[in-house]
Amino acid sequence: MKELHHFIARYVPDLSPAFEEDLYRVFYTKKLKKGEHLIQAGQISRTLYFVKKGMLRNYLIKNDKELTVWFFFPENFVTVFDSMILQIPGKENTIAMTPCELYAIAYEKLEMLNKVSHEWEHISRVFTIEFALQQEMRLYMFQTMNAEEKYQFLLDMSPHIIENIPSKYIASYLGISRETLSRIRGRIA
Amino acid sequence: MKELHHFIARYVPDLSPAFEEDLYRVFYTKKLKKGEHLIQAGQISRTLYFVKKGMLRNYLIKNDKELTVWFFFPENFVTVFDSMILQIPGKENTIAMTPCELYAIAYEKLEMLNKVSHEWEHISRVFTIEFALQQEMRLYMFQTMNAEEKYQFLLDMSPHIIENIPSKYIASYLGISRETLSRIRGRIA
DNA sequence: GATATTTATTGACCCATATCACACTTTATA
DNA sequence: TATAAAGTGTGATATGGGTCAATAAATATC
Repeated sequence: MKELHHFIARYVPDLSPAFEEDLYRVFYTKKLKKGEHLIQAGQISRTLYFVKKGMLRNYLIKNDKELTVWFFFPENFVTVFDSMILQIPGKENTIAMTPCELYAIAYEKLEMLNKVSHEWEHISRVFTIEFALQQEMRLYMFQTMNAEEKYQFLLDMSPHIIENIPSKYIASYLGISRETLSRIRGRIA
Repeated sequence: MKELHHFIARYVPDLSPAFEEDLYRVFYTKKLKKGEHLIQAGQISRTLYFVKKGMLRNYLIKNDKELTVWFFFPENFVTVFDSMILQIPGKENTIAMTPCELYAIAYEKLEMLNKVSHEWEHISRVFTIEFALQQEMRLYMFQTMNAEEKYQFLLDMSPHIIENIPSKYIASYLGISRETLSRIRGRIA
């Protein structure tokens, strides 16, 4: 779990030894093959994951088409947020785009730790804030930009997505068609 | 501050007497006239507000046009999230659509309370989660729906917006033109 | 390394929604 | 209560980006 510990320490310095012990105790390891689903639409997400190795993708189905909602890389937390928080069936699917190694914690256990430990609750708040900031930025993109601006924005903010992900997924992540993305790329390059 | 106290108690039961005392001590009252700005683009948001009375609107300017980002009603918290959290200049403006009465707390003070009190930190996390859920839902709307579906979604989820807000602001909140909204309304009614 | 499968590119065409223009209606203000 | 200002509705026209179709390129599989 040392990757996870180091990652959290970057956001919250001075982690206590007790926290570190909890971390090693409550997280467990999970592996996925390429193409395997971690979460399916309709299920209730009962687990929070952290990516040690690999790449994953969240998508939902609308009119028989896949719409990509998010990509996950090493050092990202993975979950279907509303499903986990509200314990309701989720609309999103999570699929491994490459072989993956994850750390996992049961949501119930996490909430128990948040209840008894101010330190855990603080850390949970910090990463909820991070999630909210990401959502806000993506929303800003959708509300204010046209196809080309969205692509430029992604290029500026998240070049690792452009470099590592097949363009059909990038297009659906940006809310544009594969063809339009291809034309934009032709125009820009 | 009893409105605020009651509101929080609906999310977090068993608030301590100490919390209630803090609440009365750290929040202060602020009034706004109709049309007055609470926050301007370019400023750093240093305050979190809670609406006791009135209606407000967050908007940003893109190509000389106002894009409405959010509406605030009684019992809503008001801020420009990224600006307050990161203490960076914000892109959004907040304007009073009616005369308003707000409760206010300095962000710095709130963070101090979060640091010393697990109870405050828990409450902060709960409302950060609420914010994130709202952003996620709005993002879902933008990514998956056409103009008419967005209007129906708003009608279902937030009828109070449709009933109380001039339609030009509703249109820009939905990311469609005034004319398109008008035609949708004609079609549906 | 050959062949099948998936993914990306390019052109032609189309449509949902924007824009423009103007009339009408409601709301503010002197 | 008159007059200005702001907001809404409706038709005509324009357009960004979608869809369809065929080809080319890349990747996987045997």
